[in-house]
Amino acid sequence: MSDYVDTMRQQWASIYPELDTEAAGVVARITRIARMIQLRGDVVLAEHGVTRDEFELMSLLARSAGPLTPSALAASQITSAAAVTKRLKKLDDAGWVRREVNPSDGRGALIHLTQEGSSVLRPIIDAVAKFDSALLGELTANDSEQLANQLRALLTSVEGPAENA
Amino acid sequence: MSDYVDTMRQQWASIYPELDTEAAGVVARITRIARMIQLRGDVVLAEHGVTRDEFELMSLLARSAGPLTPSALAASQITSAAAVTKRLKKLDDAGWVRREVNPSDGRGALIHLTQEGSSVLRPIIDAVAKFDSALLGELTANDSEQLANQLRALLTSVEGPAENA
DNA sequence: CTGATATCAGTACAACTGACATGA
DNA sequence: CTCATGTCAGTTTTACTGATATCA
Repeated sequence: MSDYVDTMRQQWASIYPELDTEAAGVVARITRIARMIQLRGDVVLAEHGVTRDEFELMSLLARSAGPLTPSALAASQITSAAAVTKRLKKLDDAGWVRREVNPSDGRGALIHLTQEGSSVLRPIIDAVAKFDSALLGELTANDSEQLANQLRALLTSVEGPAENA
Repeated sequence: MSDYVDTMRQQWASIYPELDTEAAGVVARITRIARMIQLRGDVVLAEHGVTRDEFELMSLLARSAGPLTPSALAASQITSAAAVTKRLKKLDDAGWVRREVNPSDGRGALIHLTQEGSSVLRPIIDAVAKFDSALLGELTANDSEQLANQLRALLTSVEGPAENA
């Protein structure tokens, strides 16, 4: 059974035999799988009335012990501070998050989920977990664990060990 | 050694113990790795004066035996026909691809790389292959093969076996 | 005629850049 | 004063929607 990337590598091999495509194949699979996950996952999220960015931002707040600064949110989502500001404005208007002034640093803001935001988020988390499980359903538990281990090594190598937040 | 996703799963476990995050962890790693790959890879491509879309479209033409239709390009890139039209216009203006009328179907177009496009592309392919290898450098050859096998299974499950083109 | 192909105009969305106000 | 934080306006980029011309 061959997939899109096997076909790609065979095509390269036939016209450019000296090219090493092993690593490129792994990279291509990861990016292509990510693209499919995104497209399908966005449908699930849209059914619940949120975008992916909103979901991830709210999830981050939900699983954190306390409120987070916009800087922390930006770092975690690997995006700019300005982008976070825009997302926060939308979520604030919806009443799902609130800004507070950081008592220990007047410049800074602290963002926390509201009760309503938490209520909205809860069923979405379950729906996404279900979606993710279904997506990986074909893999056995053992394969899933091996895959997780290898992806952990790769992620650590790509962005370094976790800085908590 | 724990990564971003391990931290995420620990956080979920502490506030929402009944949630199964194994599959979500794999999905999160894939999407996060893909994001990092994209960000870093875009830098490499920008140094060579092309965008990712342009590179992928030209690569697809380069490794195909003959010219391709816009429909085939759209399917391969998992995007709309209109988006392909815009990319083709830009590449055509640059002189890197050309449109021909499909002799066997007057509606259709056939796109092929020009000599210049091929010359521009060649060093970029090598640069990207080098980048990909460096990215996976930490993994041993054996790990890389196992990872490839598991991602193949996952990609096939997510989008089905390869339709050639 | 129906359905598919490719293109284009208009629209909408999302992120970035640079500037700015605030406070450590 | 210098540096960091968060916000905003303006710009740019990108893709989507719907309409259109063409042809199997």
